[in-house]
Amino acid sequence: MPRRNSLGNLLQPAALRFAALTGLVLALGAAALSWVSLQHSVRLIPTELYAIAIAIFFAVLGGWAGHSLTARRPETRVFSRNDAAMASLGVTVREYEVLTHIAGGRTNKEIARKLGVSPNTIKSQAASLFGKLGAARRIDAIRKARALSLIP
Amino acid sequence: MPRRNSLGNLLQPAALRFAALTGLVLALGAAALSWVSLQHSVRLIPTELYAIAIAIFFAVLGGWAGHSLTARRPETRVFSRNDAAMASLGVTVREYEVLTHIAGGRTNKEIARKLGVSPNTIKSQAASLFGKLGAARRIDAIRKARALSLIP
DNA sequence: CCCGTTTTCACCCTTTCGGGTGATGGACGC
DNA sequence: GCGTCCATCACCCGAAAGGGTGAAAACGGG
Repeated sequence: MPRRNSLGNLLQPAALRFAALTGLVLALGAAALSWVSLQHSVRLIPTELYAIAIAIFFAVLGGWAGHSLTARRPETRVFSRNDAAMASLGVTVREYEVLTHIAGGRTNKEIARKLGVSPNTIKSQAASLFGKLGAARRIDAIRKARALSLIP
Repeated sequence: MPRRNSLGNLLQPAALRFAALTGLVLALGAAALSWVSLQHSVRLIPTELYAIAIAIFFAVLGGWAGHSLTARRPETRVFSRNDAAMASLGVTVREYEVLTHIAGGRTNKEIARKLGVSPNTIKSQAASLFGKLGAARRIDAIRKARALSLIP
């Protein structure tokens, strides 16, 4: 899975666009300031140049930071399990384990082998799970569990 | 699907607002600085504190801008069917119809009644669909179809 | 009109699923 | 200790699903 680091973020189109825009705006602002200074016969003193340089630098830095912290790539979408719904339904840990395997498309026999128990056990736990979810078939169980954010 | 390019981003309301606000703030800040410098020949605040204040202000401003420009709103998640994958797999229209009903959690008998055909027909079409998807069970078919963006 | 594809349906069979009931052992709290 | 919950397993039975084969219509393009 390709993870993006800071350097990668810096080179992203959005970051480049932002940097270009910031630079353009600040250049325009500086030009406006120069124009104003010339109109009023006032010299730009070094302190102002200093302040402008600091402003530009930290504006760019802040912009990059805001982008890096906020930009969310689609593939890094994390799923947060709805433990509250699980608790209110009374779904046990073992039943949830069975649920994940059911959602994974495995048969009861496969789940039984994977968990090292009898297929009859899986059947019992699946039946109990279906009752708690109000599902008649395993596809219903998957759909309802997804609707409740029990599984991705 | 509306694709965003660089120009489109630059012309977005958020970007325009940011550009205008940045320019305005910079101009005002510069004006205030000039005014203060001219009014008091004596510096009221130490230069370092002054620079730090500017740095903080513009860092925050830049951070807000970066956030605004790149934050992904909980956007309208529209599903676009992958017709190319459907065509390459040779999935027929009828098979796709059966697929949607399978994904809807319906049994073959229910699908048959809904489509007004024999359950045997649904079985045949489902079997053909499974072959094309490389799925052994209907849950596998749903998973692979979702992976191929054939269904939401 | 002919040929290929699609759609439709039937019959066989095995596997999987789901419902129901009952039973045992362990953990936990009162 | 006792009741409760959980996990485990077994059996029976019917329904659903899936695999395989075959074949009759319908449909569309060359």
